[in-house]
Amino acid sequence: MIKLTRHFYTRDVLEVAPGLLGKYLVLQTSGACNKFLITDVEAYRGTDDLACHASKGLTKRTEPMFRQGGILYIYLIYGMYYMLNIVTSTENNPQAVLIRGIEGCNGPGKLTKKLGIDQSFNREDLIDSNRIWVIDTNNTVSYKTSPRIGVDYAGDYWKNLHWRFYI
DNA sequence: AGCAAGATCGGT
DNA sequence: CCGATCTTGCTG
Repeated sequence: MIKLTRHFYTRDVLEVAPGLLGKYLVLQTSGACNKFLITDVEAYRGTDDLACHASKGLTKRTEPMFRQGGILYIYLIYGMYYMLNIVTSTENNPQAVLIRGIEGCNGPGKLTKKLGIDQSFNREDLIDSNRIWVIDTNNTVSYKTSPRIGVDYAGDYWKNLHWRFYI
């Protein structure tokens, strides 16, 4: 099983997000190497998407999303939970995939706690990193879609798009 | 400098 | 449904 390359991530988030389903997130921590099947993701796409943090423009927080795909965008929400996002597309085209679930663990806040992912992972490059990356599989998965979770504030149009993809 | 809200979660 | 908990971004 091969580590995903830059090309995988520099595509549009609506291709990358469902493409991550069935692949393995790999964590190398203190001697142990663990892999987790990705089962639930959401797409956040560009400055027009009112649910996407990039709709606020380029800020200190959202800056990682404006970079080339393949790096992580981590932020703290509700003062308690780190959210794990994978940046996609090309520079100055802010998009990201929120990892909502892995096999045996539902919820973006719960999974970062379980995996020990904190702010130090912000901007980590999945191609270069020696502690986190994603590997391809031969899995052919069928998936469902739904509106994104927790974005009612984004207005009727953006909150109702089926940009959540899950197994 | 102050404030309201948030890509959540677990307990009533 | 509600509180925990604190950073962010907007307003003044």
